[in-house]
Amino acid sequence: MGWDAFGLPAEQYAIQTGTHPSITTKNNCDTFRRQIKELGLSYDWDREINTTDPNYYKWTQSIFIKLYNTWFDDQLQKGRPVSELKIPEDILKSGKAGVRKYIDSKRLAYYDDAQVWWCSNCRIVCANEEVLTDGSHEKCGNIVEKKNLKQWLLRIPLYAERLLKGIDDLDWPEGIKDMQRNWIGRSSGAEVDFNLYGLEEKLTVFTTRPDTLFGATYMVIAPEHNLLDKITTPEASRSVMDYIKSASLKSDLDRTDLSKEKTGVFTGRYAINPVNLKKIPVWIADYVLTGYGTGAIMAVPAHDTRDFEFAEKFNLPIVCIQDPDVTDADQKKRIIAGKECWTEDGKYINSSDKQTGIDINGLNKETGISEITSWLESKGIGKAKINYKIRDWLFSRQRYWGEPFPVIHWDDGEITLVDEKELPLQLPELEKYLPGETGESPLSNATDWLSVKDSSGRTGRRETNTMPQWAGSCWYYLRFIDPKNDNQIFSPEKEKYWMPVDLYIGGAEHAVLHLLYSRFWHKVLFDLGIVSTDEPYKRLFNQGMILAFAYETETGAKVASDLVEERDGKFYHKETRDELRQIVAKMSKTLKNVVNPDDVTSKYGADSLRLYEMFMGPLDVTKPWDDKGVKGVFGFLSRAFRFISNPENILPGSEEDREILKGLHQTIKKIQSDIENLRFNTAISAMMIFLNLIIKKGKITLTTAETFVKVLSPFAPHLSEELWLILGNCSTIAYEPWPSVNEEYLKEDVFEYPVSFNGKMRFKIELPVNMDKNEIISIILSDERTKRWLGDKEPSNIIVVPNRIVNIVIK
RNA sequence: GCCCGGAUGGUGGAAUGGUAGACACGCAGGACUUAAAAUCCUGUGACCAUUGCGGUUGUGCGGGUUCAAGUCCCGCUCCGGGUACCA
Repeated sequence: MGWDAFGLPAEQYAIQTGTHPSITTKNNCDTFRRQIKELGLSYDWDREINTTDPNYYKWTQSIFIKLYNTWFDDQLQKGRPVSELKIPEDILKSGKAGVRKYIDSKRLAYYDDAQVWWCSNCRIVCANEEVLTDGSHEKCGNIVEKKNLKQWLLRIPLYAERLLKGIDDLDWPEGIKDMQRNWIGRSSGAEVDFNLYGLEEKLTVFTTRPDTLFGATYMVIAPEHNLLDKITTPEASRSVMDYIKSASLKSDLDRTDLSKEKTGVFTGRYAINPVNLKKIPVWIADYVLTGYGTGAIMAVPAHDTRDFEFAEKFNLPIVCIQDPDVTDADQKKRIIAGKECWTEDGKYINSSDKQTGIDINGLNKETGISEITSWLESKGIGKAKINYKIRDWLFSRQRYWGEPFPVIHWDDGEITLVDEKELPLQLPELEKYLPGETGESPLSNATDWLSVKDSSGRTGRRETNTMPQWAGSCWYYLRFIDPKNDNQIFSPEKEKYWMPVDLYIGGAEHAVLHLLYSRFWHKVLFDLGIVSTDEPYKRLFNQGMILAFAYETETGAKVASDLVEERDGKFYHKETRDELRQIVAKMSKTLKNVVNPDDVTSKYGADSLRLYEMFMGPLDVTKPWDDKGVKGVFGFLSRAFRFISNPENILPGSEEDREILKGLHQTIKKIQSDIENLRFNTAISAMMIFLNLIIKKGKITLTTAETFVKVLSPFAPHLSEELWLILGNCSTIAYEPWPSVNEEYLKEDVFEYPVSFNGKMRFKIELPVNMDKNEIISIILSDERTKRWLGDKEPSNIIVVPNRIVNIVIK
């Protein structure tokens, strides 16, 4: 068991109550541990770990140091120690500071400005989810703003290609693999330099469609583009400034929202389209994001929907350069006239220029892209480029309750890391968990802890940011291998024995972030020779979330469950007496619709709770909790106990009824394959079916009873142990071997064929399993019922699928 | 908006392209009981027919492929997850 116990909720609770988060964290873990033990879940408690334990986060800090001291060798596609980094001659000549800057630019972890949401009222950095759609802070209603703060970032995009390729061989749900691929977002295209009128600087854009350069009629840069100040002309300055201010209030999500109106302003500057030397305006608009590509685009409204919308709104020229592959003549006309956007393939038109000497008219997309790209490369104004959507990972938080960075900022500007031998760098005790005056982390209040002095008297400050909760959960599976090792993160021999993780069961909400971050760290550790596998999780399975009933009024207002009463199957508000709607929603404290396992356990026992969780439905589906369902499995367990524990039902001797034997072995077989496929709901229903059978039959042999209890025991261990003793055994059932299936009992002599006419089942007929097709046909054709359904018609075809179905086709 | 899931009786769900609704809850009727609870038995998608055999229809909506579609393909609707500082 591992407790991932750092993070925002514990910290917020601390701010509200003044209780130190380590105390609440400990209490919560104690409760969960007790509940888990009561349920009889077989965790290895000798391997219990907690990410907030200094003996654990010591190693989290150690991994951070390793990331900092690693660079990515593009040639080898591999992370390597910075000590192996070759410094170019000219950098060496530039002196110590230059060398340091060069190395820092290669490290997987680096320190730089990054934008965050800032609430000046609470003096706190807000999570995106804390910022409401109107741009206000959900806690205080103050309008938040974007602010640059010094942050730690990790260069995960360097591993994009490795992370992408690795996905192919994983035994994971395809949907999750797709989500990771899309998140990494590899796209190949080209970078193109545009000259700007009156400026020396060039404006570089990334485009997946360099072939459409002839259709580029304007350019757009992001409001945060670093050339913005230079590009903006004095006349346009005022409107550009106003625009930037309004854009800074929107989240990236709002900015890319296609349903919203496009916005933007002209910068006053023009650029030159390199393929035809035409003068095109440079605009600023927030639908271009600074974090993707170069933060600037060439706009081809005729062949890109976002550019098209923008051009229509601001009356910018739309030049069609592709004769579309469509049959609809009207649509073709509209597209060529620039009245409709076309993003698919077609033959180029209007795509040649005498001055530049380029001509791709008549070609198709694929050849067009390669032609233009090689032309750009030959002229030195562009190059083929692979771009990734995945961005550097912002790896620091202005919070108290997280791992401190083992980093010292010296007053002379140098940054050094704490020596590994000095780890863990422990969190200092604080009285207040609120952030400092300037937006610094709460740790800036820890004055004693904060200041450091080295042997030569140089003074410095410790890093006050802390790591995000991802840090601890990124590698916890590795610490399970050797949780008590004080000298090493784990022993390499043990790592080789255990890795990779055979089966990882986790929620689909971790589809991208946690699972991608974790894979990234693992690959770095692999490159450094610390782990022996390239991928951490061989097989992944997503369990579904358990929802619960909740209530809302006619108008949709949510009502906490303790204010609801049930009468005659309808639900009413206790105070207003209004009738309420029962809905299904995520369990939450506000709706008071959480289920406390203690209540269920005290009423129905731990086995009922276990069984119900498994019986509710497939493991991977979200489903609502319903107390009545617990009653159902409780009934099953009670019937099983009553039947098996009653000596009158257990026959002496070993001669068992054929039908019971068949049922028993069907049940074992079903449960066995269901467990392997994590389909516990159908395994339980198989047991119910068997129990119904033996109750009907009345008596079973001791062997049958024991076998049944054995297959029940992984699902309901407590009850099974007791039945095992009642049946006369003295040892525990937990170590009994799984019963084997005897196929002999499962053989069938006959099969009941469903006979259908044009796919509709009409009657059934029992026939020997090994009867050949022609014989089956002749028996069925001579059957009275067949004649009735055929009437005076002749069958045009008869399909016989052995031991499955017969279908008679009538025209 | 974008990416990924999902939708089957009153409810949770079952169904290698081959008998839709297994199993369970709920409900109805019955047995036991002075009564209730518990337990046991029977029935239970909808509609029609009912004296019985039965018939029609039905897996979110609209198309398609197939001898046969809950399942495969195309186009939608609604719900859920993620969207980089919840983890």
